[in-house]
Amino acid sequence: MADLDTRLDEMIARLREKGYRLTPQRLAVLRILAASQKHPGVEGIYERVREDFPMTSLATIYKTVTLLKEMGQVMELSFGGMGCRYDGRNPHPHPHLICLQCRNIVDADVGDVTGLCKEVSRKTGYRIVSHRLDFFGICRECQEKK
Amino acid sequence: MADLDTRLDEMIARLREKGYRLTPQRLAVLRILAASQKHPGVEGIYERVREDFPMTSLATIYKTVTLLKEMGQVMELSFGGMGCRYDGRNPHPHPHLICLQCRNIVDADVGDVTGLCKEVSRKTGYRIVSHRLDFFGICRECQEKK
DNA sequence: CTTCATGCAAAACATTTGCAGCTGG
DNA sequence: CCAGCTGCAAATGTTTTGCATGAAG
Repeated sequence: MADLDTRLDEMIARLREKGYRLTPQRLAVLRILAASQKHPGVEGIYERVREDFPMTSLATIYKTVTLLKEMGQVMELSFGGMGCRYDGRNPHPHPHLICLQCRNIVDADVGDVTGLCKEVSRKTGYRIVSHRLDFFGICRECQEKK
Repeated sequence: MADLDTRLDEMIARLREKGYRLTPQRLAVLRILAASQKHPGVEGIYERVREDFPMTSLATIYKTVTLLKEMGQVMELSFGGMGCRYDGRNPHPHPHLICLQCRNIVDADVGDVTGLCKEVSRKTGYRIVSHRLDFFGICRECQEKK
């Protein structure tokens, strides 16, 4: 849990640093984003926050997530057809594995792409800021269900 | 132009094969998707189709693009904040370069990722169906403008 | 002729925004 | 206190859908 706490602490520190307030709703969102392996979407965060704070509005979730995104403390993953999903545990580019059946998203620990970034930059003249590498497929559980 | 024509012919053949009709509007959409390097969005396709067929509706563009996507004849690229963009010239996974300033999208010819796919598959047990590799940055022109 | 496709308008979502009142620091 | 947050509701933007009419094969 140390990792998770340091992530949470980091997020809180970054908020404070910029003079943003730490409301109970915000803290609840931070907690979820700092801890969740499941790359939740806004709706998912909303439901979980409402377990503790039933009057929380969806707009607040959006505002908080957007704020964190702009501060570089969460990474947004957008997919056609569904709302965006968020990774607060590791807000830097890294590969993801998406199951097309159960829609779960997990981190994929394969060699990173920084080498490729450099190659692309050199070949094209672009200044590469970020990247995204996602694999789509069927997870083991869903293969067995079939 | 041979390439483009074969892409167009391929798309037409696939439509016919499945018993879909080839209307003027559809043909116009196919032409744009088969030829465009710019990875247009629905709105862009709409505007260009309307130059030739001013009564075409947006719904028709959506329906045609969705149909082609389901047939695997166009690849959809979704990004947070903007509508999806489409690649009809090469509907198979391949890396893209996105300029964060001018929003242009071009193909990036870097070594492909099939090796990584196999590695991921072996390590995780997922059956990998597809993938996505995108680089975000600032293109040469936009760097100079700054 | 017989589907299937089109265009229109309405609906369905996802996300953002304006604003009055509340509250963290 | 009081700037910044919240909740609500309305606005926005995108994509989908239902249905009557029209056209492809």
